[in-house]
Amino acid sequence: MDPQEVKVSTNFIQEIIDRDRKANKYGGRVHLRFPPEPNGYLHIGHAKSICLNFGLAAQNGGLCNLRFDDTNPSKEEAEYIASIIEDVRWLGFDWGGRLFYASDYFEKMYSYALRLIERGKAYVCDLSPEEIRRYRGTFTEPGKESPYRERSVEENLDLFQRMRAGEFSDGARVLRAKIDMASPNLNLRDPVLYRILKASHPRTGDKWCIYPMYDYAHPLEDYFEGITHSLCTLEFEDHRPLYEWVLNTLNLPDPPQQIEFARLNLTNTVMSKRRLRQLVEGGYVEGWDDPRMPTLAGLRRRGYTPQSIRDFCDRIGVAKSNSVVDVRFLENCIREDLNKEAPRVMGILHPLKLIIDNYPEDQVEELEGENNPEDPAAGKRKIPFSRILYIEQEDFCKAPPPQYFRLAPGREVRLKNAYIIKAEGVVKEEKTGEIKEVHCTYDPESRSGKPGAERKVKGTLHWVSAGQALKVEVRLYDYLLLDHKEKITEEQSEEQPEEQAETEDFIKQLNPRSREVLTDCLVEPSLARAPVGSRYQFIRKGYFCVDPDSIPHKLVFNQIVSLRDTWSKVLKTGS
RNA sequence: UGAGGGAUCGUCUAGUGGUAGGACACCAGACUCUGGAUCUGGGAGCGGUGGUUCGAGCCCACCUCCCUCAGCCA
Repeated sequence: MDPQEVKVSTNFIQEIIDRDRKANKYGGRVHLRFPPEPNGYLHIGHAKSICLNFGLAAQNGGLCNLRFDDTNPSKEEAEYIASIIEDVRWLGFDWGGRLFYASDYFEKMYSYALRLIERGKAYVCDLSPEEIRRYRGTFTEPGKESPYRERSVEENLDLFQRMRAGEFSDGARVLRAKIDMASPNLNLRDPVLYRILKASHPRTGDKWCIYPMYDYAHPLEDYFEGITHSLCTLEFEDHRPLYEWVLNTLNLPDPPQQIEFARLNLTNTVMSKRRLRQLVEGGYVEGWDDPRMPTLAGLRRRGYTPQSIRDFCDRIGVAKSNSVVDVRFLENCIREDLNKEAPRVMGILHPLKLIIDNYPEDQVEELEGENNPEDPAAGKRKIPFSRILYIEQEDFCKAPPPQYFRLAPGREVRLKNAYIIKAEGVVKEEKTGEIKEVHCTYDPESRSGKPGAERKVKGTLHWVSAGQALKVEVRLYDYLLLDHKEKITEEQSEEQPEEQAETEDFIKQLNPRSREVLTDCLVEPSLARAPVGSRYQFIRKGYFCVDPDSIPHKLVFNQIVSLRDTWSKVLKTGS
C-alpha cells in the first residue's frame, strides 16, 4: 500500500464527521463540495479549502462536488469557470462528473421562495437599499419593521411573480425573509433573499432578472446536492443561523450542516481578491499568473508541483483560530518534493570566465554526472569539459573572508564531476579593476571517479564549459511583501480613511526587488531540449522551471525556490 | 460598548483530568565531489487571576487580548 494513502489527517471537522457516521446521521453518507464563485482566480487559500473538502471526502469514503456559486451575474464571468476547473484538476482532484452550478437550481429555488411566501415567512419589500439599511438598526439598537412586512400572502405572491417577470427596475423591490428585526444577529433582521438584477447571466442569459442571495441560495444548493457537511470560512459563522433557518423553515429533511474553519493567511504575500487585483491592475506584477503571485496559476508557472501544495495544505492543518502561516513552510514543502524528484544540472547565473592554463587548448572531454544523488535510478548524463569554463562570480574571491571554502588565489577547489583546480591569477579590467577572468591549473589525476582522485578539498564548485554552454534567461523571485501585517493597525491615524490607509500601507510594503531578470546566464547543453514546465535543480543554487516565455534558442527559467543557503547565514552573522 | 467566534514553542498544529508532542524556523555538531540532502543534539510554549481535584492546557468563575458582522457581495 502506498504509505501516502494511509496518512489520515485528524482535525475538528473529521471529529464531527466521525460522530455523525457513528450516529448514522445522513445514513452514514459523507458528501462535501467546493463552491467557488466564478469571479476571480483561485489562490493558495482556495487550495486549502479544496484539499480539505476533497481530502475529507476521500478519507471518509465520501464524495465531493465542484459547484460554481454563480448567483451574482454582475460580478461573474465565464472565463473564470475554465480557469477554476483547470486549477482544481491540476491540483489533482476529481469530482467524478459532479460539476454543478447554482444557476441550474434557479427554478427550484424560486419555487421554494414561493413556498416561503405561502407560509408567511417571506415578503416583498419596497424599501430602497438606503432605507433598508436605516431600518436594520445597529449593533446596539434593534431594527425597525418594514412597512411592507405585513402584506398578504396573495399580494406577496403577485409582487414576487411580477418581480420575476421583469415589471420592476433594479433595486425597486426585494424579497425578504420575515424573521426578527430585533435579533441581536443582524443577519436575522429580515435579510434579503432575492434582488432584481437586470444583468445577463453567463449561463442563464436573460432568462432571469431576479437572483437569489448567498444566504438563501447556499443552503438550498447544498440540500439539492445531498451535501452533509458544508464547510466555509469563519466570517460565515454569523450566517449559520440563517443557513439553518432556510432549511428548517422549508422543513427539508436531513439538512446539511455548516461548519466553519479559519482561512489561510501566508506571510510575505497578499491573499484577498481586492489586493490581488490591485497588484495586477496597478502593474506591480505581470498578470494573474505572474510567478510571484500566490494564485494557483502563478504557483504553477513558478514551478510549484501540485503534490507540494497538497502536502502543504495537509501539514498546516485546520482549526478555528486565525493564523498566519510562514511562507517558508510552503518553501519547505516544494524543496522536499523537488529534492527527491528534480534532476540536477549545472547552471551559472553570474558568469565569471575561468581558464585552465595547463589544459589542452582544443580538447573537449565528456565527463559524467549523476542526475540525482537522491535517486540512483535517475541515471547519469554526459557533461562537456574544456579549457575555458564559466563559474559563478561569487565562487571566486581575491581576499576571502574567514570560512570561505571557495576559489581564491593559491587555493584549491573541486569542480563538480571534474577536476581539482588551483587558482593562479586573475586578469582585471584596466579601468574598473573588475575581475575579468581567473586563471588556474588543474590536476589531471583528480578527475572524478578516477581511482586515486579521492583527495579532499574543502569546496566544490559548479561550472559550465564555455564552448558548449547554452545562454539562457533566468528570473529570480523574492517575496512580494517585505514584512507581513506590521503597522497595519498601528499606523492608522484616525484622520485617514481606513481603507485608504490600508491600501497605501500595503503598496508601501511591496518589495521593490521581488523580481530580478538575468539575461546572460549559462547552462549545460543537456538542457537544450528542456520542455516548458520541466523542473531542475541547478546545483548549489536552487530549483528552476522552464517558463512558457521560452523560445527555441532562448530558454527562460523561473527560480522556484533557492536551495537552503547556510553560507549566506554565516556571512550575515559574521558582519 | 449588541451578537458570534478564538487564544498551546518565533510560526502552524496535537493533546478531550494523569510525564505538553510533532512540523517549519532557529542554534550546535557529524557527514558530504551540491555550504544541498541526510543524521545527531539543543533552546523554545499552555494570555492572566482565582477555584474544583490526589492531579488542570483540558472542568468552573472572573478578567485580558484578538477576529468577524450594520451589501440588494460571496
